[in-house]
Amino acid sequence: MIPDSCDETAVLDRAEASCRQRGASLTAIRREVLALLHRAPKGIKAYDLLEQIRHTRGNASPPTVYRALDFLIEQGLAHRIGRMNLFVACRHGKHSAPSLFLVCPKCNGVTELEDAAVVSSLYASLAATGHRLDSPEVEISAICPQCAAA
Amino acid sequence: MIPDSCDETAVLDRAEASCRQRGASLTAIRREVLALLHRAPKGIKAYDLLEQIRHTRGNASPPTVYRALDFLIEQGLAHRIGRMNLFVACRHGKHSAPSLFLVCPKCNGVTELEDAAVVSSLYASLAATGHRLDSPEVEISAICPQCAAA
DNA sequence: GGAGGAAATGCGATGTTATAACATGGCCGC
DNA sequence: GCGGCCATGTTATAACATCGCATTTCCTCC
Repeated sequence: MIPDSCDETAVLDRAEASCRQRGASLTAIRREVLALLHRAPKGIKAYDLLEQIRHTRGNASPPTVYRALDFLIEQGLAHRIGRMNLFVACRHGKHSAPSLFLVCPKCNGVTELEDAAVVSSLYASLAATGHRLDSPEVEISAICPQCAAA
Repeated sequence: MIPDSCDETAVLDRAEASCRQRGASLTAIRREVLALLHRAPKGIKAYDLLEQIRHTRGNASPPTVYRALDFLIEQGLAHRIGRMNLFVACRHGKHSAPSLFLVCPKCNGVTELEDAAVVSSLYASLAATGHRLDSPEVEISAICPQCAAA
């Protein structure tokens, strides 16, 4: 589980560039939080994140983490998984369409996928009732292959 | 929004019967909570529910409500909406297939629908990644027609 | 009817997640 | 320098959910 630091740096640098493009800045704190998210193999809880970030910033408090998370989500660099209060880094460079998040309730694993067929039938169904998709994130509770095997 | 008490009683009685069938019992507290859920036009929060139930049971505490909710959800009589910490009564007599929950983030309105096309394409997508749908509840954040108009 | 046991409830405390409110610090253009 | 702006620090608290244990209720078997 030791990250390839070269890859990580590259990812963070790309994130920084994309923020800058939008007039936002990926500050040190935000970058650290994003790095922690990327290192986590699964969804991670805000307070676990807090604990981890205290290793480098002893004075971090809940708002420190939540503000960084809000920023990252706003910038499309991270996602919030509502049901389980989990946060994950976005593994996609860019979202052309809404994503489906398969959240495993056993292990907190999050799989992000874009499936045009599902999304288009979803749109049709929504349109039929006059609704409009609000968030590009659709969350689905599904047992992952590993947990299903166990 | 004043409920038709005759309908309400009928709904509750049916719920009670279906519990009994499964060897569970819809006690007074659970019945009251279910009634409150049915009266609510939208998703309702646990602590709002608590406040309401204190009108008739002054001594109710958080566990009172959460226990009743857990029971109702277990029995398929209610659903939890994860993102917003909302609870809603299930308006369907019986679920033959997973339901989609359209949750409006503006007004907390919850629309429950069963759409075979979406569900089947969803299943196909899940199968492709080796996942298995865990919960019969798929939650989607979507602006409702009323809020979209406003 | 009474003993035993399972399920439900009462009750207080606690754990967990998230935000409010206000102060401070640093940067930049003027 | 000073005024505005964004980010951060700091303290407190709001909002959501569960634990643990005592007590009651209700059922069932004798």
